[in-house]
Formats: sequence, structure tokens, C-alpha cells
Amino acid sequence: MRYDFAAIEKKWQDRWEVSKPYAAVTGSDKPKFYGLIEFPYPSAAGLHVGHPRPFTAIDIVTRKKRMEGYNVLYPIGFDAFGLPTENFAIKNHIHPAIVTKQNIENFTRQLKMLGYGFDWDRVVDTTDPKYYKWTQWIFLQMFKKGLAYKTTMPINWCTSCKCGLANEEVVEGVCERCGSPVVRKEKSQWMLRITKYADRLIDDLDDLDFIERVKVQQKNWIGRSTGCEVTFKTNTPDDITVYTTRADTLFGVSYVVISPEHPLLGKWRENIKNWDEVKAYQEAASRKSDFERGELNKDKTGVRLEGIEVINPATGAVVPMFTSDYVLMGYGTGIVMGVPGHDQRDWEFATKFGLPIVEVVKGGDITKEAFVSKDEDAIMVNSGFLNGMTVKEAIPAMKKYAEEQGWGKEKVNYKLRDWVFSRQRYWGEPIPLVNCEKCGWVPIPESELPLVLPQVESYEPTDDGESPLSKMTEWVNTTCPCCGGPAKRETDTMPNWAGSCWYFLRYMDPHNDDAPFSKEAEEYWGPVDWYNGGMEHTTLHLLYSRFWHKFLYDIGVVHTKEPYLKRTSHGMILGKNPHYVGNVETEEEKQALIERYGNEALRPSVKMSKSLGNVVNPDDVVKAYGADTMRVYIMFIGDFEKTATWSDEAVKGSKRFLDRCWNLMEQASDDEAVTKKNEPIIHKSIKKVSEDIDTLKMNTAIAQLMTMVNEFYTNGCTKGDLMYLVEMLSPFAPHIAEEMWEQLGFAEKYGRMAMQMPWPEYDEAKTVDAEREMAVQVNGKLRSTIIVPADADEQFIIDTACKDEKIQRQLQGMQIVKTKPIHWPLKRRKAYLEGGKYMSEIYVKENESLDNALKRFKRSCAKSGVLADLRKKEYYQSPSVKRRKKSEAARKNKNKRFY
RNA sequence: GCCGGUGUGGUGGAACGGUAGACACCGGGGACUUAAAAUCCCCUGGGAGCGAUCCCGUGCCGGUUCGAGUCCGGCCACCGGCACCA
Repeated sequence: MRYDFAAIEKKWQDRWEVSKPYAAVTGSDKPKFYGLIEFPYPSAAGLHVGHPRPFTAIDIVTRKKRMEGYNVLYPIGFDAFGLPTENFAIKNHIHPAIVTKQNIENFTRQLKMLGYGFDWDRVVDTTDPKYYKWTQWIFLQMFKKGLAYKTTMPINWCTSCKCGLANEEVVEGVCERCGSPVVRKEKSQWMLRITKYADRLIDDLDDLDFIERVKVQQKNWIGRSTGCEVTFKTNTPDDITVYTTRADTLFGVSYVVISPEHPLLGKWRENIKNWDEVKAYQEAASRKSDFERGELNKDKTGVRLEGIEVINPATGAVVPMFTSDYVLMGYGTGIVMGVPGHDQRDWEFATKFGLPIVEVVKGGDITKEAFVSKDEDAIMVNSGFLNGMTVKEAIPAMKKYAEEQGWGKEKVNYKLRDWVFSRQRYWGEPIPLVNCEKCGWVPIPESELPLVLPQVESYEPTDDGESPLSKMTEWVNTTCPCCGGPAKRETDTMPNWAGSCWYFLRYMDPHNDDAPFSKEAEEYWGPVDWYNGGMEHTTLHLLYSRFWHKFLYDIGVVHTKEPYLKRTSHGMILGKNPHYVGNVETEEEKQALIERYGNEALRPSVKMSKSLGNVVNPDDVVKAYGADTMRVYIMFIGDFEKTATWSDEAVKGSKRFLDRCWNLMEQASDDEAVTKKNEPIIHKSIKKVSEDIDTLKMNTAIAQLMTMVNEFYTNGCTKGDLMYLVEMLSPFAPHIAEEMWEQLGFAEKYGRMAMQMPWPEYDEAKTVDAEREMAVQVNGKLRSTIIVPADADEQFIIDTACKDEKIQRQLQGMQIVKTKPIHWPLKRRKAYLEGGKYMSEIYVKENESLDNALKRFKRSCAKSGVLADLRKKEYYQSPSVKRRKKSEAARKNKNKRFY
């Protein structure tokens, strides 16, 4: 019978729809396992082939966990607020809620089509008022604890989305979503005080099982540095304070720079003699975007503050003060001390403005560039009491001195800024606050949550930068919950990161109307045992949701400090590059491609995109090959963490594998016992597949199953053998596995599905083949292979090896001084024989023992480099000389052939 | 510039410091077939040789080791993240 995947997959999906084998039960006696994947944004385009990679991987992990007796929670939901939906709605004049509903339906169909073991009764949709009621509730708790505050600040303004963006959403000066330029704009914004959690967000990483690069990226993003704040006296009544991580270089300060946005400048307008010039500079700076200001290698600009003088507290020297846009208002104090000798930016500034450059740390040539030493042992000079100290000693010494003198103190700074939490858009959670002239910002009563998004005529963003909601006067005008007087609602909405900050908690108890989730559910399921998601979310979503979770921990709503115990990341799926030079034959064609597409033409793979026509739709793949093939292929494609390129050709291999599994049914004998001959491969496979699933090495797990199937074909197999295959296949390809299980009669025999069987266990003793091939090395070089019985002892192996013709040739005229078997408990064993060839060829005399020669050789090597060089000549130059000759010959050959 | 990662056949990719290229794709040959598809079997890193065999081969240069794709030092190339953060 043919493997009719379409019929089989439909049959089982229909059954699962009714019997719900993936339903998670809160509070069972079994150990729990909570596997989580980042819930998708339901775009109009539907699922792309990138989605199934993480979904399938964790599906396999959780299916195995179920078979191992765990009570598994593997949920799915939709992160459905967001700009693409809103833009689509505007363009097509459909309400975003309708668009969202359609998209979710399409995603649901596709996800069910792929046979994932999600608990479909726990689906979460962030745009559902029953869900965002609790997003709003959490926000209100933050507001009440003073973590949400409103402030006027320059924000990143996307000129096309007409919306404020978080720093994290601005990539190289353009909007992450639409690619339009981002400019600075003063706006009153809601902010979340994530900086208050900066230390905990770094320090608590240590106990988590996150892949290292995720930890590193989070730490870099938070950017904690320990330095010193130093106060300089000025010739005005105001002192100024700078932040530095290099207090040791204080003697090298030759000027001070203040950010053009600094409020002190306005205060000093009377003291600054060239105020007009300073003001003009301020205005020029404010017109630039952050990106323009930050552009690399650009000329340093600035204006000296005439009439202002500051006093270096360490030296008492009077130095000038400047304003320059290379100093950022948002970091440190907004004022920086200029140490041109040891900071490249200061060096450039000082060079341009002709300021003195003083060397205070020895080691570089400060006439050419700043000496920015990372060498903590560099020596201080020209630095008064610090002279002669190392940098390492000088930093604390200066700190201590400054503290004693009362003009300096230690200070920790972070690159992390507070989170801009307002968006001037329609399709987001309304912020549940009202503004009363008497009472200020007042939260709406919790009993009135959710504050539902009102139906509006137009959700187009406004040109004045206000939210579309601001036009809804009857919605905006309300009464103050506090005093009953007139008040106005907040019309900004939350950013689309809000809903994803806590969705994993809602899965635990998704239908609760009285609380975000019950305490029992959270205590049973939390924390998430394994979370997989994309690297692109490590500085945004992952950090934000850890922050919210810590807040919820602080107010006693969750019982763990961290939401996720383990975090892994998958690589992207790329498409073939249609413009790749390797696609064409002739030099002319290659050149044409390079001229037209530049470096793009040199990449074999690129991101899938409609314009390149290399997008693969999962629907098409499933239609042509079936969901099981899709699942197997996307796992077999390569190392899970690395990017991989989709290949239509290679998919066939996975289909062929499933065909071969299926066809084994006809070959198998009815015997339900395991074949002796197949025992080793079965037990080896159980071991390998089990280990590989736990480490997400799905590609080698599948390779092992392929090997097993190949051996079944060679050895023949029984139903008993196939039972193991089907059980192990079940997490990868659940539909075909259940169908085979049923057809082999196991469904009837055991009264349950293959996915409900216990995960097979292996017997170490049975993983060993009766005979095995062993490699034999002489002097570390492979010289032969021998076949010995599995239970052969060491002496037998050595004897067999010595009898081997090739080995005898190697040992001719040599004396065996040492034999060493290398044990491979699971694979093969290897005998290692050490003879005299290596040494005798070069140094060993005719009748000298090898040990002696070796000792002599090492002694002489130690004494002089001559012998070592000789050895180098013998061993390292000759191969490379040969290689050179070879490549020369190859070149000649080539020439012959082509010209 | 800083941080992280990766370099292995025609291709995707395997290899506790111990037989480099598992498993697959492509390609070649054969069987079955009127034929094609499907399926099954064999070959498939490069070079020399009729052959047994031998030599070379994991980005480059060196080191450690009996033995290095793997460990160490120094380069080169590419990918990802951050970046006037004082």
C-alpha cells in the first residue's frame, strides 16, 4: 500500500481535534514540563518556513517529555497588536480587529496542518479584551508603584509610521519596521522605569541556562560600568559634575565638554559671552537625528563657552569649557572631562581646537593618537601623587583621594534607558489612565478594566503626532475617578511589546476572569522550563519580559524571580539567492551579476523576500510532500542554531526517508520479538536519538533513524523491530507514526497511540556489535583496520593487529615499545602501537631504544633550538613544499586545459 | 573600533584529542519496466597505479601531542550584535 500522506494526516488531525491528547492538566501528580516558543505575530502573509523550525523542535522535545511521563504544557497564541495589521487595515479600510481575526484563523489552520501538539484550549490572543484587561492591570500596578511615569523628552519619531519608537526599535537611524528615517521630536511620553531593575537583570542571568551569546548580548545592552563622578568648580555659582571610568587620568584633563541639550547652558546665558554662537550650535544640534550625530568618523564640532572657566579639582588648573554634540545628554551627567591623551574622541576634539594633549599613562604615542590602554599594568606619569603607579592601582587611589577631598564619589552607570511606553497609534492596548486638572494622572478603577479600544472611524495616524484616539472626543472626555470632575483619557496606546511581556503566564490559566492567572496554576507550571526564540528578540522582548516578571515577583504575583529557566535560539531559514554568481556559467554573466547587484551577488543564500521570488510557503510544501516530511526536513536541514538555506531538492530526501519507513511494513515479519541482528542498531539509536533530542541536535537524531532504517533493509526486520522505530519516529513525524502503529496492530494491542507509549530505553550492553572494526595506528598514523569480536581482550587485539600484513610492514626492523588501546565504550576500540619509525628516520641510532632516543631528543631540543628547527624542516616544511609544487602543477594543468 | 560566532567534498552537513566526510542532496552506473516515474542495488574528496596499495587533503602560519578539523599562539575572510555610552 502506498504512503498516502494527505489522507493519513487528515485522519489523525481529525482524531486529535476530538480526543485532545495534548491537553495539559493543571495540578497532576506527574512532574511538569513547560515548553515554550515565541508566539507568532499573525501577519497577513501567513506562516513562512521560518516559523516551523522552532515550533517543530520544541514540539519534538515536548512529545518526548510526554512519553517520558511528564505532564506537558506546550501552548500557542498570537501576538496580534502591531503596525503591519494597522497599516493593512488603513490601506484596505477594514477594521484591524477583523484583519487580526482572519489572520489568526489562517495561522491556526496552518499550525494544525503541521500537526503540532499544542494545547488548543489555551490559545492566547493579545488583542482580546479578556487578555489585555490584565496587561492593563499589570501596567496599573506598575503605575501605582511609581514605575510608570510621564515625561517630556526627545523621542525617536518615525516619519512614516508617525509614531514614537523605543531606542531598541531604531536600527541604523531608520525605523526597524518600515525603514523610514527617524528624527528627534519632543513629546510627552509614558515611561517604564526598567533602569531600576538593571542590576538584577544582569546579576540574575548567572543562574540561568541561557546560551552564552544571549547572556552576553543582554549584558552589553544593559551596559553597566563602574566609574566615578567628579565635581569641578566653575567661575559661576554652579559646580559641574562629570562621569568618568578613568579617574586615573584626571591629571590629563585639558578641557571640559557639555552636551548642547544640557539645561545649564540656558541658565548660564548671562555668563556666556558668545551666547549667540552657542545658541546657534544648540539649534543646529537639535535638528540632527541621533543617527546623524552618531555617525562614525565625522568631524568633531563644538563651541567654546567664552567667559566660563572650570577648575580641575585634582590639579587646581583652570581649563576651558566647550559644548559639543559628541557628548550625549542621556548618559552619565551630560558633561564630560576631556582627556585627549587617553580618549580617542577627546584627542580628535583637542587636535581640532588646538588644546593641550598631556600624557598621563605611559605606553603610546600621543602625538599620533590617543593611548587608550586596556593594559592595567601601564604606568602613570605627569600625575602628581599617582606617578609610578599602575593604572590598576591609580584608579582606586584617585577615587579614594577624591572622596576624602569631597569632590568625587563612585558611581555606576548604565547604557540602558527607561522604556518609552507610549505609541501614538490605534491598534494597541489603551493606557488605562485619565488626566484630571485637580488630581493629575489617575488610574481608572480596576473594576472598569478592560478599558476597551473604542470603535473609530479612522485609525490613520495624525500629522500632529497625536494618537487617532485623540479625535474621539466623547471617549476622551470622562470624569475623574478620584474627584468626579472633568478629566481626559490618555489617548496613547501601549507598544506591541506589552502583550508579549507576560503571555507565558496567561497560558497557565487562560480563561480566568478574576485574575491574570490563579496562584495555584502559576505555582504548578511556573517557571517556563525551556523557551526557544529568535536571536532578534534577546535585547527587546526577552529583557522586557524578564523585567515585568521581576516586577510581578516583587508584588507577590509570581513565585520565581526569573520567568525562563532555559533559553535556546534557532537560526534563520534563508532562501536561495537568484542573483548568486554561482548560478551562472560564464565569466561575462558573473561580471554582469556583480555589476548589477554588488556584494549581494556573492552570497549563495539571502533572506526570503517576495521581490526575490524565493519565498517558500509551508502550504505548498505540505501539499506536495505532507506535514511529516516538512517537519523532518526542517529539522534535518542543519545545525539548529545556525542559519540554513531551504532547498526544494533536499526536501525529497526527507520524503524518501518516510517512504522507506512506511515500506518497511510490507517487509517486516509478524514476529513481535526483536531480531538479534538488529538489537545493536536499535539500542544505539535509542541512545543517540534520546540524547540528541535533549540537545536539539535533531539533524543527527534523524540521521541515526535513517541509518537504522537502512540497516533494517539490509538485515530484514520484524514487527518487534519496527515498534522501536515507530516510537522514536513519533515525535518527529506523528501522523505516519500513528498510522504505522495502527496498521502494525499495536494500537489494538496496547490500547493507546504510539505517542502515549513510554519512551524506549536502551541497554548499554546491547549497543555493542558482535564484531567490530578497529583502526590500528602506528606512531599516531592510521596504518590498517582489523575486525575483532566484541569481547576480544587487549592482548588478542594487539596480536591480531601485529599479524596484520600492513602493520607488519610498518613494524619491520622496529621494536614495539608501547601499545595503548584507546577505549571507546560505545563506538569502536582502537589499538595504538608505537614503533621506532618516526624517531629513527630522523635521529634514532640503529640499536638504540626508542625511549632513550626520545629522552635524548627532548633534552637536546630543550638545550638549543637547532634540533627543533631541524625537526620543523623534516616535518613541517616538506608537506608545504609539496603543496606548493602541487598547486603549481595544478595551475599549469589548468592553463593547458583552458588556453 | 568593541563583543560574540563561523570557516570541512559539487551541495546541506557529521565527527568524546584517536579510521575526516556519518546521514542526506546532486551526479554516475546497474536491476525492474514496452517506456517514463517510482522503487531497489552499487559507485561518488583530490591525485598516482592494471591492481594490491601509496601520497595529499578540514581558511592561512606556527606550537603542544605518539596522534590535531578538534587544544594553544598569531593572522585572514565572512556572519551577527553593539557603537561618540566618557
